[in-house]
Amino acid sequence: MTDTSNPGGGEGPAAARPRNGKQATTIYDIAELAGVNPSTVSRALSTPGRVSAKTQKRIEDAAAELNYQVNVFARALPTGRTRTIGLIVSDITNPAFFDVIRGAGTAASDHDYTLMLAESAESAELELTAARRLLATVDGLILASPRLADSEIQQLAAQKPVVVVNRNVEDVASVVADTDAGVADAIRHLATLGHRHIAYVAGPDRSWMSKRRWESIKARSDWSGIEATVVASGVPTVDGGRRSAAAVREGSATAVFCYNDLMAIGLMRELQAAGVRIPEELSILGFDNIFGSDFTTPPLSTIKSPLHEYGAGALRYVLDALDKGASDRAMPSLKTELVLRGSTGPAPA
Amino acid sequence: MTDTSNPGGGEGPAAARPRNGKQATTIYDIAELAGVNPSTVSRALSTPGRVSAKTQKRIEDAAAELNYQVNVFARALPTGRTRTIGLIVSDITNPAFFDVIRGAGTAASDHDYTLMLAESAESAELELTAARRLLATVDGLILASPRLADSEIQQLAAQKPVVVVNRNVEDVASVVADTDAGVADAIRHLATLGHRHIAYVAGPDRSWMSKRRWESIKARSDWSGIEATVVASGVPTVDGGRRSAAAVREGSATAVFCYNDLMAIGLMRELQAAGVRIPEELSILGFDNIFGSDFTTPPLSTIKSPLHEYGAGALRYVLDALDKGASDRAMPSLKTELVLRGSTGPAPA
DNA sequence: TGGCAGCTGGCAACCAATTGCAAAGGAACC
DNA sequence: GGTTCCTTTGCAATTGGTTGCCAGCTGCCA
Repeated sequence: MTDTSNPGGGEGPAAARPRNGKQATTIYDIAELAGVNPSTVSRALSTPGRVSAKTQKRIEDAAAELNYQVNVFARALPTGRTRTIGLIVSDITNPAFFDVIRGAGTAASDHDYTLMLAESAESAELELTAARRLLATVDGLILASPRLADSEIQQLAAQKPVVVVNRNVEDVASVVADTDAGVADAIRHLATLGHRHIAYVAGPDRSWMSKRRWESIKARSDWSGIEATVVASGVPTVDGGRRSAAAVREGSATAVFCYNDLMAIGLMRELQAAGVRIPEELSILGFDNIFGSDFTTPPLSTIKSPLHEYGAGALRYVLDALDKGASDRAMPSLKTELVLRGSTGPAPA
Repeated sequence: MTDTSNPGGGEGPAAARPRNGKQATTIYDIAELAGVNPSTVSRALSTPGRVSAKTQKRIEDAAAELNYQVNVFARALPTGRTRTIGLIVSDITNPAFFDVIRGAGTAASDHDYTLMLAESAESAELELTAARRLLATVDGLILASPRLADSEIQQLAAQKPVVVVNRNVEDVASVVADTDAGVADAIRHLATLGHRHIAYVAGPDRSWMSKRRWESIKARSDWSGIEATVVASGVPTVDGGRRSAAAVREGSATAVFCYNDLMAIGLMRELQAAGVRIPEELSILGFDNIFGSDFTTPPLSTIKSPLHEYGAGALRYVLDALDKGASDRAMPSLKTELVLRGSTGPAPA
């Protein structure tokens, strides 16, 4: 006896009403109780000022008495609006997204919107499915570090407002922090400590951000007269960092930047397991300043991103695009910052 | 010029159609192209076998040609179904939920459902708002470690299928692992190491799970002739663990269980900062085996929960309740397991 | 007191599907 | 070839709001 077959006779679809058997109240019930037309109820409830104060009050009282809740589907059908914004993160297990989510979440409820979260488990295919499904039911979409192709993102952005976080896609709004500020401080710091050769363990080849970080490192190193090389690249996880250990040891760098903290932690632990002392023999730096990056021994030095602002800024941008129609709002300029902890030290003699 | 005022004349609500200006295709367009009635299109697309193979093909071809996408709102309006399940976690920054989310997510896509995620940032008020909003648009709801009152949860469960993870609420389905298995192993292990007095740092007073864990510890300690006491309780975060350090030092226990890994990590770090050697002077154990619990020095010994199965089991349960109407499916029995790492050692002499 | 403008509220069409009922079509059987 | 029965399809009502248009009412001013 499934819900869909519902042989129970002419009482309409059972699934549409609450389990308790009572009909959900509609604006028609309110209209009857208040002695007005349903259209007036609709206006009273969604277009403030359109009806007289007296009628407004009568309708609000009736609505309260009947414990009315709008049917979001019925409202969305003609308007297409749901007061809901979607956020897709590429990997829910990456703590870097915590603050992005929190930032977007609080910004959403500040504006009486609801945030819908989805994750793609690092799979471009899953991400596309999730994005398409979400886009059908939300007013706008935020993609945090998406794995999708540029063209796919552009296609999504052609339908509803889309903002990309931590990546640049032509003709699509994006929120990206200025990596240069933090990197400059870090390189200056390393130079002071006597490092003359640094390495970069890159993220995924397709990662725009990984490339961006390398460019920044390279430029600043050149400027400081330090030699910089990419020694490896891999998946942006603890395990990916572990697997880069061999390549790091083969090189002659005395300090290593990793694409993110996850990789830095993996690298550090793998090297320590092999007897390498951090930071005496090698300095290690990550990016993002994620949860757990201070759990390690030594705690990780890292370049912090304003992750909370990523989320909040992206959400506000989507809302603006929704209101103004145009998406010409300037993104706030976001700065990265060096966080010095124990994984960096003087270059070995 | 907002969308809602839309003075642009008689072309209908602009927001309802895609930005590119073309109407979204409907079953009416398909009906026209295929030369059949819209109702036949509806049946072909959602009730397999209801129309002849020939017509089916014709309709599918037409749908493909027009690049048809169902309008989820229009479908949900008469049916009340969205093929969507909601999952609310009390704290997205708690890595314990990673696997719950992943488990529910994969189980959902296995059944062609979409998972909608929301978080309540440890606030009961936000949680209630999120739950109500979500419940309006999903077919069923999973609450992971909810902060809501029992009565509020029961109220939600009266409307649509609801499953609670990591908590027991009367008349509401719940997924809870048997903590006893892991605790028994842990206490036996501690007894072997010579510990005669253990302490428990509890979670929030309102946490059902914290109470459950303590009962288990107490029962097993009694059985092994070990003295067990609750020395503190607090918020289930790293910081909460830190703040319990003083109470722990005042006691005479040689081994401490913490309500979860987060607290255990906080406690350990605070004690280490004060010069206490772990595990030489004190053994520490957590619960959950979260991401990062092996980053610490020493890595944390903990009692692992089958978090992935929590999520998957809860989701399957909701789906079953949706199909069968009744919710008499037996929950799988889930076992906890001791994970020994470096934070436990022989009792000091 | 008459004319005009501005508010209010009602009517009805519309959004895009689903589904009960009934008619039409086809196959099988006598 | 006619009847019966089952399958396939069409018709139209329904889901619950939103909104353009219009009519009636009120108030203001002359």
